[in-house]
Amino acid sequence: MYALVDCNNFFVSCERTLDSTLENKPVVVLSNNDGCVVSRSREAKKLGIPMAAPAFKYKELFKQHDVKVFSAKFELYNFKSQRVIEIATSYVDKTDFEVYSIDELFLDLTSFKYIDTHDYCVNIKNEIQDKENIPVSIGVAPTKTLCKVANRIVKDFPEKFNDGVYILDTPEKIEKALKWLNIGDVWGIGRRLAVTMHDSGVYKAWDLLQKPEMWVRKVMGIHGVRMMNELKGIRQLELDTPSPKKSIAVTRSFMQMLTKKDEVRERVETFGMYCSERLRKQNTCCKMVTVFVQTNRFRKDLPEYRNARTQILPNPTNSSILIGRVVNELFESIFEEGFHYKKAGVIVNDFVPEDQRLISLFEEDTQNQHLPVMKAMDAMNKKYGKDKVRLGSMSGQNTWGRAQMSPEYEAFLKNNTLPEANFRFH
DNA sequence: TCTGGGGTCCTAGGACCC
DNA sequence: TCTGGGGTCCTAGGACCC
Repeated sequence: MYALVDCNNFFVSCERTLDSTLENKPVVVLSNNDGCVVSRSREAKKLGIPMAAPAFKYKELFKQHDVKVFSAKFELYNFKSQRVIEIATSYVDKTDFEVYSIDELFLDLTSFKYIDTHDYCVNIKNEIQDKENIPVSIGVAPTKTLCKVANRIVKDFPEKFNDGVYILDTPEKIEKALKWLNIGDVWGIGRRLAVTMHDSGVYKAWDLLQKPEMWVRKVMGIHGVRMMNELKGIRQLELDTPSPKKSIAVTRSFMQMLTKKDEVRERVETFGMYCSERLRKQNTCCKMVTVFVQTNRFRKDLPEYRNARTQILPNPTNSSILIGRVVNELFESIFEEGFHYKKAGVIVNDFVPEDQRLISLFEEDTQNQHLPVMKAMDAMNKKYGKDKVRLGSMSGQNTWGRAQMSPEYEAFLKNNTLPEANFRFH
């Protein structure tokens, strides 16, 4: 059996650990720029605030019902997430788990044949509650997809399963659950597929199992067949061991729309720098860089424009300078004057480990010259705080010799304590 | 005025190979 | 008249997840 440990409205629960007066009150947490609602307490859900609701549309409702509204604090959520993971994983052998997202993890209970699964899970839940003050729900079932169903049942019937644990194991229980669960709430069925399902008379998870496998294969691809089996209790999805990322994206909406080219450029260059930092953190280089820009798609009164372009690099790199240069070229090729830009981003992918780079015979490769100074920058930012040391705007000339550093960094250079860095910036 | 930010996987189709 | 068959790799786009 697998167990899915899922934190209840996680971001809100994290806020409540800081301020206990928020208990039993409607609370929501907003996304970046306070754009939309990304976490809602049970009380807030009851008021009819949907997931991903744009905050501005609900301002009145918030005021009317005295909803406590918070901007996201991701450092806090990541910290609490680690603590919850540590506790939950201490209950299984060292690799018998999968951290699925910031607020959920699967545990493999297969090796515990002689314990009472229910009591064991209640202990997990209680320890997380007592030590971290984070409420969790635990769904237990033979497959990951059914764990999701079991978890859903705990959350939807809190009075019935007030110890926070539900075990979905017998065929009878499974049949009953699947006849209750709407098809759109099955793990792997999104908005699009839900519509297709309804059009074909599939309303409950159970209805899907009555369809011929060929039909499911055609409509949903290989996913669908796996899903059918998983719902029947036949295991198709194993627990994934953590693997290095395959792509890194830094994208943001802007608080205000930007029209000046240099303002948008400054944003995408910064995004490129963050991508580079994250590449270096996992000791990989990327072979592809994508830049995109877009206007506000909700503003029908303004002309719409969106564009993206990808560059394959001659040599893999994670240097902020080299990536910045490519970002700048791509940006130049897609930016159009006369639009109100709302969002932009940089995506890097196609990674190779830092020490296994294959170098083009024909292109100059300066990655290794950049690396020490980049690592030094990272070390300083870790010590003194995010963005204390950064590249100045590369201003289209992209000669890194002219890169400017922050005043803090220049002061630091004067003290002459930068290890391994033999570069001069001025 | 104000509408998130990450990720993954699969498929279809084209180019190319023998 | 008849015009192969089986691969791989790459990319764009679409679906999903939290």
